[in-house]
Amino acid sequence: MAESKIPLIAIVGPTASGKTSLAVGVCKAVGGEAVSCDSMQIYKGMDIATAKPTEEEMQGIPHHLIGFAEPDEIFSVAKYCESAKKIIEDIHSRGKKAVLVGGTGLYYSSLVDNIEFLPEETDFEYREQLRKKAETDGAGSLLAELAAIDPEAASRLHPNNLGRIIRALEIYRTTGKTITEQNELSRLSGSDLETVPICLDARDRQYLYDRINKRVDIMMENGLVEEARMFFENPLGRTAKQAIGYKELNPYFEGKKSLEECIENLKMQTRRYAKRQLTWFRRDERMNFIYIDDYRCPEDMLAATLEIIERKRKA
RNA sequence: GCCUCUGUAGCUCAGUUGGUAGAGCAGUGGACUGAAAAUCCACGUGUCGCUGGUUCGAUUCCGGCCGGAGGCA
Repeated sequence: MAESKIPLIAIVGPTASGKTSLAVGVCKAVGGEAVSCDSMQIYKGMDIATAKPTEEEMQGIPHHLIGFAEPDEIFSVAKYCESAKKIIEDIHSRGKKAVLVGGTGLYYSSLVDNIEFLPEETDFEYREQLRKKAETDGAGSLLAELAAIDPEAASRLHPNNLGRIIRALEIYRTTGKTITEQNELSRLSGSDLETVPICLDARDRQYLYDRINKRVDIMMENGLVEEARMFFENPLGRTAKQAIGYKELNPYFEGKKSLEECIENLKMQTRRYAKRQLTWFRRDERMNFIYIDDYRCPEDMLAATLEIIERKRKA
């Protein structure tokens, strides 16, 4: 550690846990700028469903990496890390503090641990080829193929997780390295970020779920159906179409289900997503947790957060 | 009022020719390196409505009661 690292505050956590408002509070307190860590808020026009912060919510704090990509752009972790690093360095060079905020666990971990991605691009043709092979010969044949070149990876992958098996084979094909080798190589150079990671959680899961349900109701009031209809008529790209909030309403537009049923399902899918997010962040032993149902008012929560930041910086 | 059906896991239901029960969904936990708001894995004890009776033994058979749905000269 010859050179001093770039300090980074990270506010992560499940959807609807209050990351945006806490991050704005932190930015104001430390002279910071927000850097989004969200795989869906990057897209233009996908405002309501992704709960992008509004001008009012931002309170004059600059927010980066939001709404810059076209909805048909295929995005990836690698692209995200590249952009985020640049912006964080830029913020630092201007004497401000970068405050990462978002709930996309893979993007967060890859950035913070400085995962190094190879220059090779995705080979969609080869993927398609493998997919067809899986259809005719079964996924087991792909797994067997992988076992021949990388037994370790093959033993870790479940036969049903076709996407991962294909990706492992693709890496070998395009780079000549096995995914196991690449995973090791990607971690060789340490990060030049000094991160204080803070995750929002709720002691009572139902408390979080109630917030999620309410937020979906608010999205409805804000015109979610119109936004979804727009993307139903002008389909999204392969990355953006995965966003929760649009695909759940398609059965309604197709006349197959009532709006009420679709909304119930949307709430459920969002709750499940929140659970998966928590699973991701919980496994990081460096994480500091703030339990949102411990605090009576936002000021107390902000104070507790700043206290953690202060304490970690001294350590 | 009478007749029929019905009451089993949070929900929808199956089942036990009498030996205290199991699916789907929900839920919970987990994995995660170029699609990640994606993808994938694991996990099923509940006074079998209540109460009497028959029985070695009842959620199962019989009676009564309560709740739900439908039907009726």
